[in-house]
Amino acid sequence: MTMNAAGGRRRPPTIHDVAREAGVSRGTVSRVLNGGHYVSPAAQEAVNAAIRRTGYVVNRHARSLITGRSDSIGFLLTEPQEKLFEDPNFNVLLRCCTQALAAHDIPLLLMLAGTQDERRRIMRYITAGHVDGVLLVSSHSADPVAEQLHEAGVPLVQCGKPMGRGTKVSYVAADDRDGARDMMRHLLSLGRRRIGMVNGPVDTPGGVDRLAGYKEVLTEAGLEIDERLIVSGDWGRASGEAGAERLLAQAPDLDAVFVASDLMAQGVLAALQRAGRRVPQDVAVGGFDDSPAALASSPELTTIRQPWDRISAEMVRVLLAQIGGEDPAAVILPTELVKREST
Amino acid sequence: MTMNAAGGRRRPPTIHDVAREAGVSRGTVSRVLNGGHYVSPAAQEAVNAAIRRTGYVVNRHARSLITGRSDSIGFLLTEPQEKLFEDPNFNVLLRCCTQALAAHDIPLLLMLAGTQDERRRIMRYITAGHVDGVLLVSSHSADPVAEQLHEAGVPLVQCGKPMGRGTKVSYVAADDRDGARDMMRHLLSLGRRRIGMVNGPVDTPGGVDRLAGYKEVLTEAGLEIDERLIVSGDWGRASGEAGAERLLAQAPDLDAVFVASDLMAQGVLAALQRAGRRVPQDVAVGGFDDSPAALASSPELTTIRQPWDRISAEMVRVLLAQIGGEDPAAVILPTELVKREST
DNA sequence: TTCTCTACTGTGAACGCTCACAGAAGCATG
DNA sequence: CATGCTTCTGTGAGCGTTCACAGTAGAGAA
Repeated sequence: MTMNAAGGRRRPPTIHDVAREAGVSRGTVSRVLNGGHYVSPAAQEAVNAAIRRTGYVVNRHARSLITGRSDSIGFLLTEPQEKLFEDPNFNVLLRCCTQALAAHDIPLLLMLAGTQDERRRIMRYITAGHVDGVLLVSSHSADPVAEQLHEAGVPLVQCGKPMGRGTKVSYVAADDRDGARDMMRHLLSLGRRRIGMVNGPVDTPGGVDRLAGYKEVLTEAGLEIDERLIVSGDWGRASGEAGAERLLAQAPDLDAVFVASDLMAQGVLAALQRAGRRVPQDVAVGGFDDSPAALASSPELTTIRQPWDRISAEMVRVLLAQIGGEDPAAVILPTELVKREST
Repeated sequence: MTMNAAGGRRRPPTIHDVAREAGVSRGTVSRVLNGGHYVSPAAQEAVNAAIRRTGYVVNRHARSLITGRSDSIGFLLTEPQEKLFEDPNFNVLLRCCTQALAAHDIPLLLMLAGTQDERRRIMRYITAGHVDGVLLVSSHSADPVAEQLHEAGVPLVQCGKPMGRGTKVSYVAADDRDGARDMMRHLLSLGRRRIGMVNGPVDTPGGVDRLAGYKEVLTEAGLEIDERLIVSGDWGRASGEAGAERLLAQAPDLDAVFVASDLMAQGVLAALQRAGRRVPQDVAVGGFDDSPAALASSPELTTIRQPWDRISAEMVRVLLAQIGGEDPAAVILPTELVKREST
C-alpha cells in the first residue's frame, strides 16, 4: 500500500553484496570496514573496490544493534530556550560542536528540555542508550540533570564550569577570571581609574569568576573596591542598559565600564550615549564574548574572545575519550583580548 | 577491557523481559507498543504495567533494522553557516522544528553542509536511509541539493518558496507578498506617500515577493513607482545602514521606509538617527520578520510577523505525511502586522 | 618431515525487534 | 454438529551487522 513511500528507493546493498562482489566473506568486509587489521592487502583492495562499485554504506542500525553503541551523540540544552537561542554564543557552540562531530562521522541529535515532560522523555531516551554521550549546555548553575546523567553512567561533558563542588562531571570552559583580568589591566593601562562593572548573574560561574578577576586586578593595582561601581544584569541587552543607568546614578565620575557580555555592552553603549558620554573619550567600554554583537555596535567593542571553536573541539574530544573508557576531565581554555574602538 | 565504558550501565530490559513479566508473548508486547490493535484489554493492561515495572524503552536500532525506517529526521542547512546562524529566524526555526518533532517522539539530526566534502558525506548519509526525511533550509535560491534529494526519493520539505519553476518539492513559506502589502497599506494609512524600500537580495524568493507587494500597493493607490526609492541589501544589519544612506541621498524627501528584514531595519534606524531624522515623526520605518531585533531596537519596530511556530509545525506535518506516502504539498501561511513605535 | 607460530579467512550465532502466519477461542449461523 | 467469522495470541524467521571461534596456508624451526 504505502510501500517505501519514497517513489523508487531501492534496497541498498548490504555487506553481503559487497562480499560477493569482492569474492570474500562477510567477516573480511567487516574487518576492512573496522580498521582493516588482519586483512591482506589484496583483500583490502578488492573490498574497497567493491564498496565503491556497489555504493555500499554501512547500516548503522544493524551495527548498533550488536555493538551496543549508537555512534551518535546528543546536544542537550536545558531551560530557557528562548533566551539561549538568542544568545549568539550558544549558536556558535552548536555549530562548532556539530562540525567537530562531523569530522568523526558522528551525527548530533539536538535535544531541548524545556518543560518537565520533555525533560523526562529525553532522560529516558538518553538512559536507554540511544546516544553514546551527551554534550550539555545548562544556563542554570545548579542543574540536577548533570548529576542525574552522571549517576546513570552516561558519558557527559558540560559546557562551562559547574557551580556544584565535588562533582566529577567533565567540563570545558573558557578562563573567565583570566579574561576579566586581561580586560581590567587593559583599561588600567589606558589610565582609567574609576572602572565600573556590569556583571552577569552572580549565581552563575561566569558571573562569579569575571567579578573575581575584576576585583583582583583593582586590588593588585592598589585601588579600592567601590560597591557603587558594581551592578548585575542577566546577560541580555536590556539589562545592560538598565545597569549602566544605575551605574551613572551611583557613580557619575566613572571613566570606564567592564561589561560581562557583549549583549549587555550594547545596552551600556546606548545608555552612555543617551547620557551624553562619549565612548571611548569620556568612558571606555569593554565587553566579553566577542560575539557578532561586538562588531555590530558602534563604536565597535573591545572585548574578550571566548574561543568557541576550541571549546567545542575540546568538548567533543573529552566526550569521545570518556566514551572510550577514560576518566572525566576538566579543561580550561585561555581567552584573548580583542582591541577595537570602544577603549 | 573498556567494557561498557560507562561505569555501571546495566543491560536494559528487552521486549522479552517485558513479555515474561507480563505473562504474554513478544508478539503481544510488540502489538501494544505499536498501537495496541488486536490486543485484549487485559493483556494491554498487563503489558503496560510490565513496561512500567521494568522501565522498558524500545531499542530503536533493532526496530529500525527490520522496519527499514530510522524514525529520525534530518535538519539540513546548506551554505553560509556563519550568516545563517546569526540570523534569528533560523534559530527560531530550528528550535520550533525540534519541538514539533519531539511531540512525535522523533529525534532531529542537525546536518551542516558547508563545504563540498561535508555535502557529499551528508548526501551519502541521507541516501543510505539513515533518516526518514529531511527538513531543508537553503538560503541560496537555486540550490541543487533539493533536486538531488528529491530525485533520490528522499522525503523532503523546504523552508521558503524555491525559486526554480516546475519542481515538485514540498515547501512551507510565509506569504511574503501579502505581508509586504499589509505593511505598505499600513504606511499609506498613516498618510505617508514617499515610501522607500530596503529590499533583500532580488535573487531570493523573499526579495522578489516583498518587492512585488510593495509595488502592487503603490500602484493600487495610484502612486507611481520611483526606482530611486528602492535599494537592496543582504538581510544583514550593515547592509540596512548602507541602504538607508543611499536612499537618503537619492530621495531625501522620503517619509517612510519599508525594510525587508528587522536586522536591516536596525541599520536603517541607526542611519536615520545619524542623519537627524526622527522616527516615526519624520520617517516611519516598517520591518519584516518580528525577530527579537524588532524589540531590541529603539524605537521598537513595527514589523510583519513570520509565524515560525506554524511554519515549523507545517513543515513537520507535511514531511511526516510524505513519509507516510502522501504527495508533496505546498503551504503558504499568513503573516501578521505588529504595530509598535516606529510607525 | 613434522611441529609451531603467525597472518589471514570463513562461519554460525547472536543483537532486539517486527512481521507473517498459524492457530485457538468465542460466538453466531447453517 | 459442522462451518464460518472475528478477535485474539504465540512462534519462527529474518533484518544487516559484529564477534568469537575454528580453520587454512605459509614460513620458519626442530
